[in-house]
Amino acid sequence: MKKFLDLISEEMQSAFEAAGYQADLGKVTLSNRPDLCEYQCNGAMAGARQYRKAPIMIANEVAEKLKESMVFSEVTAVPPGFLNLKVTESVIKDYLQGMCGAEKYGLQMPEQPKKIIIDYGGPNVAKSLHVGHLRPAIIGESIKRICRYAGHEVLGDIHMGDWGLQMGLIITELKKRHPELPYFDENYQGEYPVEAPFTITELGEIYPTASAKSKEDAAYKAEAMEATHKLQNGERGYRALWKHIMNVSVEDLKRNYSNLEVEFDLWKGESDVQDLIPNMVDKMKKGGYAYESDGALVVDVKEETDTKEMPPCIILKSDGAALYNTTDLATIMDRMDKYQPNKMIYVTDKRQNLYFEQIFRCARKTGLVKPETELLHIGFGTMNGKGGKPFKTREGGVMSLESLICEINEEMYRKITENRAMSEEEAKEISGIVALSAVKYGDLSNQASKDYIFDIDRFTSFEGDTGPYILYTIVRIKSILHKYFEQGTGQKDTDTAGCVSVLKDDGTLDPAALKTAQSPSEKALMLELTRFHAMIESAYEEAAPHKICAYIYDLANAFNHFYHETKILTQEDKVKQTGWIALLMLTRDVLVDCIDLLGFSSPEKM
RNA sequence: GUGCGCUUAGCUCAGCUGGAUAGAGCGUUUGGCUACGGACCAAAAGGUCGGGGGUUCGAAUCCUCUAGCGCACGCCA
Repeated sequence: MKKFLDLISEEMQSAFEAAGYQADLGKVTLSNRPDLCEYQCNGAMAGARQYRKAPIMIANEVAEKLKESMVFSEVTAVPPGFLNLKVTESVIKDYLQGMCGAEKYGLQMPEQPKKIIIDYGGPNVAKSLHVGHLRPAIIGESIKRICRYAGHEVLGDIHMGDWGLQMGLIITELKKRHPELPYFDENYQGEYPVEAPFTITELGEIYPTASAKSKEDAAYKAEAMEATHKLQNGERGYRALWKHIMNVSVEDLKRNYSNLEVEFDLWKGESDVQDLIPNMVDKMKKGGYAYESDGALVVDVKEETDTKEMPPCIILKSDGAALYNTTDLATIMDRMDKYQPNKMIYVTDKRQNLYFEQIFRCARKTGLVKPETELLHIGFGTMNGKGGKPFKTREGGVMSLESLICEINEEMYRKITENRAMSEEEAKEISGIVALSAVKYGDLSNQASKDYIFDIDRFTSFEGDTGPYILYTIVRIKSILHKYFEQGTGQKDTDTAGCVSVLKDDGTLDPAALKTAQSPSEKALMLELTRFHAMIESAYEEAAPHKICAYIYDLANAFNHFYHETKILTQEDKVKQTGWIALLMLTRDVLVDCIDLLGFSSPEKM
């Protein structure tokens, strides 16, 4: 389906043309004076200079051409040259009926779907997740879902840090504690145990311990580096231990991310591309891109148009070792080879902006990607505590993700049990769902690139622009619909107007049930619904989940306003009633789809 | 030093890519519960959009200068 604004713009454009003006002046936009009109067109003012005419004269001429319009019920030219517009109820009704009957409400699918890989998450294996992992997970997941909804083929890659010094540290610490294990016996020839010699809880403790020791004890650190080196060179026992660490850790990561309703299609890590590095480096050298500078191997990524300093991209450190750059470039190469994506999106802290610019330039210059392959870095801002300082525990340490989520769940549990009596089990389940909406909506309703203040009290509030408020609205609609269908009014029921069932025989919403708006608040709700397509398109193009938040907040408000003045279940005119029920169903479905794009869901009651 | 970003109501944030009287939420003040879920709704007060200059019929939005804050700038990720 065409976007609603495009549809009504066409009517306006042909009026401009009919009046003897350039058609493209007839662009219609949402009104910024809702007290005066629903939509407006400013084309008369834009064209005034070109046609050497007073804007108001042009506006009057165009308005004259729209007198008989089936689209606009009101067209008034207002000085200095605004065209104030109202659309007819029937145009809205027809449009919504079209939405009801179509997949994704008739959202236009791309002619050539893109293959997109989104790299987000980026946890380090064997370190527990902390609050810093929250934003990439939430934002990345939402962008992934938006891209997919917009009709593209999307793969989310967690891209774990699983090959660095932390592995050597863990192995070293493990060796100190259990030197008797076969992994440390160089002469051991047999099979290694299937069972890991540690649990996730132990692993969670081993890393911080080892990390602390290495900072104080140079010999310990040297040992860890040595272990890292041995692991990377393929020492058999260390590789076996590494696999244990990976298995235990990945299982834990999956559990944690799944609690956040975050799912990855690819569980790739740095280790997956290590074997590709020598070849890649070789090609960069042979291609004349990489050269030695201060002992390190670098690729220049300066461009003539640069107004800033652009340091070269380091490929190998002066000791010959690979670093994050190397792995990231090898990953790009690997992805091109295995998946041929049209686009790669990285969701990381915005402070890495320069870094990614170097990587992208390097990948282009050395031909790792095609000229038309899009590489995009979406940098997000810092999540701060209430005072505007980085988010910390009361003691000033880094807060684990689990304890943060736990805290919010408890707060939500308290609120929910306060308001409604239900079983403990049910209350726990519901508070989990609502708490997630609070956290995600709280994050996503801000522009990703900006720092924001994480305020538990505000986010978990049921009032105002919050996740729980959106869920409350959805649950309220569900409740009314539930009652309606339970009463049996939803079954085939006829009056003088004929068949007025809301549902078709297959149980889906019958678009014909929707009627023209009877009141301003009903029309306002319907107009909100027509905005859906343009909103999704812009959320996709700008990778901007906050636009979805803003939209559903408006939509929820429009619904609550309508709800407040309309008695639905007691309405005796069945044609009216089924029309409203259909409108409620459409509103509910749109809201539910939208919160799914944000990465959370709604309960049946709360 | 170079570059990037931010600055909008007491607080937290929008602002549809240049339009009319700059919008929400929280907080404050006021009104509405025999309730299709009041966890809501309605209304009021609150702003020289950091500051100056410019472009334009028209600027929070574009250009320029400037202040304050934050961030990044070769072997960390």
